[in-house]
Amino acid sequence: MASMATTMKDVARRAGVDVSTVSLALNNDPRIRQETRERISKIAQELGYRKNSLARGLRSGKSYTVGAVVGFAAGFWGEVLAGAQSVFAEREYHLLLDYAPSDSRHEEIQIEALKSKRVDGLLIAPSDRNPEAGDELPVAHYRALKEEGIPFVFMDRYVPGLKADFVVADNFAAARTVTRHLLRLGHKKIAYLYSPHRMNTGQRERLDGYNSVMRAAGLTPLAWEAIHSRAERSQEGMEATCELLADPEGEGVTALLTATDTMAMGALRALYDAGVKVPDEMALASFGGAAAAEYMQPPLTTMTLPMRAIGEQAARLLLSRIDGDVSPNQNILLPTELTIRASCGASLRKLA
Amino acid sequence: MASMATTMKDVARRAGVDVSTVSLALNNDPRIRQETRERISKIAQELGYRKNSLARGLRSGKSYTVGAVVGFAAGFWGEVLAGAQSVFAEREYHLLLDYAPSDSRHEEIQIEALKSKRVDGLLIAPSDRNPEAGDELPVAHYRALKEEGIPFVFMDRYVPGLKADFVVADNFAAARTVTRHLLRLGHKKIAYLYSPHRMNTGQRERLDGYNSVMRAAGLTPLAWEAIHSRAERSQEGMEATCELLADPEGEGVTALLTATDTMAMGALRALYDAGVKVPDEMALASFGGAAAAEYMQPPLTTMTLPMRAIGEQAARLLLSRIDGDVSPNQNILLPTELTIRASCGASLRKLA
DNA sequence: CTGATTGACGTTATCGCTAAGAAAATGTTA
DNA sequence: TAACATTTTCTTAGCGATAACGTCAATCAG
Repeated sequence: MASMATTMKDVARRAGVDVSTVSLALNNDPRIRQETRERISKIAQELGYRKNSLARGLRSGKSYTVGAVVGFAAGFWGEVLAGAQSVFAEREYHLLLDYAPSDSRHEEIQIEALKSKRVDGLLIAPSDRNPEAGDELPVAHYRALKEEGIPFVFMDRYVPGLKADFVVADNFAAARTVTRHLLRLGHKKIAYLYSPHRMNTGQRERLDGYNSVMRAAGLTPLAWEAIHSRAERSQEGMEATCELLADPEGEGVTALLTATDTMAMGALRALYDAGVKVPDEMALASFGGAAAAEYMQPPLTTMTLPMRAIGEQAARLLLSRIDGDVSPNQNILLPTELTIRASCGASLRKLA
Repeated sequence: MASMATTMKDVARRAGVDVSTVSLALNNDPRIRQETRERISKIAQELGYRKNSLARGLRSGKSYTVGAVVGFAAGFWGEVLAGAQSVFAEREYHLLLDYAPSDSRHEEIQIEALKSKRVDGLLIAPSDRNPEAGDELPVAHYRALKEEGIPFVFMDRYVPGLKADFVVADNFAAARTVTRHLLRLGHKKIAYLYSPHRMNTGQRERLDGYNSVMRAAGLTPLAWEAIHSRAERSQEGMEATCELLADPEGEGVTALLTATDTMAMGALRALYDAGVKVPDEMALASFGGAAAAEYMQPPLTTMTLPMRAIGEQAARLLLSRIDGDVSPNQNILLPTELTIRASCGASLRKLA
């Protein structure tokens, strides 16, 4: 039988003090004498007292709960959330999870629901923007959050034109690094594979980084679009690669840089099926951090994204905002790391 | 400026009625006249009223929140949680996320914290048991949950000897299916690769299924243990495969079945490095559903686990318990699917 | 025309906890 | 020891919502 949970009242009665005393004692308020505090804690423990976060939240205006609105990609967001969760756990904060499909309408609904749950803050991965579908970025409702005084931090991407905190990987630098790496290996004709739908700031900056390095090197960028918007990323990568190989524009390409490592997996399959040897005839590199990338054949060179760190830092930043930090917006760019594996091979000289 | 959020009081004042009337109206109580209800709803909307779940929860004893305690493996649990979340979203329930490292002590702490948040129920992936570390299954605190009347549903695995709801893949049948598949292809010496530490009921049943089919076929099972307990699963799979290849016991093995697809990825790498051709010289199969498995070279044959369905069903079952369903415990076994890919190859006849 | 019934809201009393200020209890100083 | 300063605990008031009951007009039976 579900016997009523013990409350402060029970503890107070048993200890012969008032509930407010119990409250103060259990919250380690210095006004309560050490001795009393210990006695009360002991009794609370004996009775199996557990604080009621709902009541506490109602009274104090804090729920010790933070909403997270992220996309579906299980692996990536799983890591990010694990990072965030580890930080929140230390402070007895909890994550209220919401997976949002990549459209802003849904995102708005989720955020509304989370507000209703009175979250103290939000971690948000702003939805991808699909220009074809006329997706507008829902800047308005982020502004509403600000007005309501609910702090939020963007993760992995941000919203252009909106002053807000965000923690992202330095995608621009990452793209430059990996592109330069390919150049250094002797590649001249490097194609960049990406999805024009579901673009976000991260994707945008990778593309920009690639373009900038290519142009600086006096080379023509070849940004190749995967246009099968309904497919999975790996599927897209595969199809786009097939098309690139069949297209005259693809002639002479010796290196393929893909927007994500899932795309790279698809590309790898397409190359294999087409009999193109990786890395000898085609180098392959990407962005990501999926564990599986290491076990591909050949293992994939990637710009490893600091997934856990994104979650951790975003959580820390959000906590500081919740604690009342009103310093200017922080835009944190986390460094990425070039993880060189066999898919890029060695220098191209032997091919020359 | 964070203007105080509007409450029922505000709506009531504006509508010229009492707050309780607003409450009833907004909860669609038949006692309120249609006309009044509509007027109130309209005003609530205008004022941007949003119910305070904390207050509602405190008063009504329900938080419309469910705790989820799962392991770290981002991909698998990400899918499961996405499934659960999609079901909960329909009912305005939210998931309070807790990642628990695989030991029961932590799990207990997490559950305590979630109880404090007054979750209406729990989805739990009971921690793996590590016999070496003397891990006891924390049956006691599951019993405590029962006594406190907090419904919970196990996902993906269960706790032997504890009467409770659970939703798992039919691992025994899965193992039998894939083992039979290998036998049908002509393999006689099939090794099963698994981690003896972090065993759980799912792992146990896969092993049992494999053993049973082998014995029924008059063959000797070869269960090969990956003993590097600190490593990642893929790493383990790689090392264990190396050891198997080097060991006299491994002589003549033509098929390798691994406990998870991440292990299979490691195994594949080990086989490649050893110059063993997959599937021609060694067939490879596993359990899982990682998207990457399809993009391995060769693509991996797996028993695909119904990850999303596990989450969905568990969520539905939990909701029915929360709604007061007291029917006997449900132990749901979800079917798995044999996904045949190239890593198993065709019949072995050509090798004979 | 009176008393009973009903519909449609209003009153009241919490839910469990915490923030302030009041009140004891204790200690300190002249 | 009176008078004041300090600790330590208690009293009082809600936070925003809901459940159980109360009220009051309007309707209805007889």
